[in-house]
Amino acid sequence: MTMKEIAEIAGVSVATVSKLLNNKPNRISAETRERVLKVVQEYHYTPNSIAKGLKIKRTNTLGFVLPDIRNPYFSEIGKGIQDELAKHNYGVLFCNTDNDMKKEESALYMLDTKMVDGVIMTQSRSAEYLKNSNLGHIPMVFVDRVPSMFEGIGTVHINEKKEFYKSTSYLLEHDCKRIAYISAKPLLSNERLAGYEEALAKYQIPFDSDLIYLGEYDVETGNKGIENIFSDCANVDGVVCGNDLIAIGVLNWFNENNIKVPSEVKVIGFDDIYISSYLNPKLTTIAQPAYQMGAQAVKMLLNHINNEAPLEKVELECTLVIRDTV
Amino acid sequence: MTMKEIAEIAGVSVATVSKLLNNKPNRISAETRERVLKVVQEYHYTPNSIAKGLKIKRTNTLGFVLPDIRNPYFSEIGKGIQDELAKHNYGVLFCNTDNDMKKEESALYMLDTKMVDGVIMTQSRSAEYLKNSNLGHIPMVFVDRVPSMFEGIGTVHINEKKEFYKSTSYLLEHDCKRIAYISAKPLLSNERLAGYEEALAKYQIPFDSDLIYLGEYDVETGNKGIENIFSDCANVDGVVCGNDLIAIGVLNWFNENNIKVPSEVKVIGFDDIYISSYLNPKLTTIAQPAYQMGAQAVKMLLNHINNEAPLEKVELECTLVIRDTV
DNA sequence: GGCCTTTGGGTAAACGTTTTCCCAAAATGA
DNA sequence: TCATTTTGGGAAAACGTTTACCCAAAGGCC
Repeated sequence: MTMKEIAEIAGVSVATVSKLLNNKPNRISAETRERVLKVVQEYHYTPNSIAKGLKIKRTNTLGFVLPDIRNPYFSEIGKGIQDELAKHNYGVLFCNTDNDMKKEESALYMLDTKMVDGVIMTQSRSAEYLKNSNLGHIPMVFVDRVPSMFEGIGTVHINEKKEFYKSTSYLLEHDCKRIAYISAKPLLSNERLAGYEEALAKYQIPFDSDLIYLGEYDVETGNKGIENIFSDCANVDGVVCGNDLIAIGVLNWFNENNIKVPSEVKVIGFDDIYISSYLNPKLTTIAQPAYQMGAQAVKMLLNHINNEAPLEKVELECTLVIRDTV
Repeated sequence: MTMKEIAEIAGVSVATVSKLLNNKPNRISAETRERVLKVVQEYHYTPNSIAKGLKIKRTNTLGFVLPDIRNPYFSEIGKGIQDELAKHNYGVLFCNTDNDMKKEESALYMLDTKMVDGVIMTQSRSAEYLKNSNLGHIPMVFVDRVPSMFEGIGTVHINEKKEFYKSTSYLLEHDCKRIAYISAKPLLSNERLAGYEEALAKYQIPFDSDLIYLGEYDVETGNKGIENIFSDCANVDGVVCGNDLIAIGVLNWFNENNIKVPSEVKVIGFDDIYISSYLNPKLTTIAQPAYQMGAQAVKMLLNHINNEAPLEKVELECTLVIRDTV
């Protein structure tokens, strides 16, 4: 069923149908309106938004580029995006990159060909590509990681340095003296590590590179990291983790090695993913407002698309969630 | 940059460019080919697949309708879908329904307007809508839940009855006599519960409805369910959970109430989500091949779209993962 | 009655592709 | 040399919308 057919059946022109369905400022008599609407209903007419998109150059679709949807942090962001988008009749194309630059580039290319109205990016590795290919015309907001090198993009982020200062300090306040730091290798500058260092400095504890392990943001990194660190020096009494997944790995290793948390060693995570409150022991962590970050990114993008509002840079606050690991 | 502009710059017709870029069986001289390709590269031409889609009636996009992306089981399926799709240059629109029929219907409507080439559905509540609105033309495969009432759709599913027979039997083999069953209210017939009952019958253990709790597929249900059951009868020595999330809730409640797993009571989950192997104690469960289910659904859909292969119904096998809760 | 305004629509050109024909020139064959 | 085939490529319609104009009829006003 096309609009043309509907028009013929209702005995009007396609222009009339189009204007009616999009309620454009146009005068249409009550009878005509009803007649057309009845035909639309009866034949289950579904507008073709591909054709529409071609004409109006808007697809009502956004792209979401992320490393891996299985990471609870990103699915939380994704849920925020979708819920917000559903309110506005928008769709969203998910693109997993597995932190692979090539995949990220082809995702971006695909989104471009599909004429999305905007894209939400996390953890970009393709700064070069973004600059060279002329993707500049498509509105972007970065959530989570903020590439400083771009102008004209929006960002929704947290103050990583501040938050890790917070998490490290919390351990320090609870009498930890030798605090390990296990996280992922940074893409850009290591703000997180800087926060850790700053907290240490404040308590006049010397920085010790033996206490640092950098891998990925996953459970395995936690497992391997803590094993690594303990094999060198066993007197660790606190662990700052780059995210909750890492913390889970750490907790797991402690459990298998009969090291008691929090009595012998304290652990703090980051993100506060869903599962963290159900672990045993329950994970103390810094809650990142992932859901809101997703929703916020959408709001900014839509506001920019519809009202030409400039894309801002917004910083969100995290909160300490006190549970049982410190 | 449009194809027309490229054609003009290269001094050929759009037809030539189109045929070249889609490498259609058409004779193009080496010189022309190179000349056009150079222009394409130089100007970073990106084909507009919206326009293409309008013309060829294919969008290279699939829809994925699911309850909630934050459920690890569904993100696992989603990852399988995406990885498989990425190989074929397809995109996928994610639609969360929150198990709400209205949301599901509007998701389906949106996918229809967006002219997706097919959709992958989980847990449909809108059988009526599917029948009435003329969505019949769009290829569908259901994964996870199989609505028996439809013809002409594909399915990728497991044998729920068999698998729950398996999980219950495993508890029975480990000397459990009073086994609770905590799961979600079924949309269709309760195959899972039937498997549980059958296993009980085989061991000549009477079915006791006090041992059954039906809620949602989430942690809270596990928590509340086991509390509920224990308030009535405390002599439960095994728990069959409808999924791992529920099992996590159960484990959590046992932990808070100082009931030892597996010595006092044994617990078995279902799904084998990522986190299950990192719990404390590690969860014994039945692993559902979620990733493959997603990938398989894509393969079927694509094979149907490209080669007109009929949509089949495939049943996948689950495997028991023995860990520490029984 | 003549003129102007409103009302209720219609025409047709775009949007950026694909694809069915079509055709000129060159090559081939006899 | 002439007819036929091959080679390389172009014209234009179509896909299903939107929208800038256009216009006839009816009503209002004097």
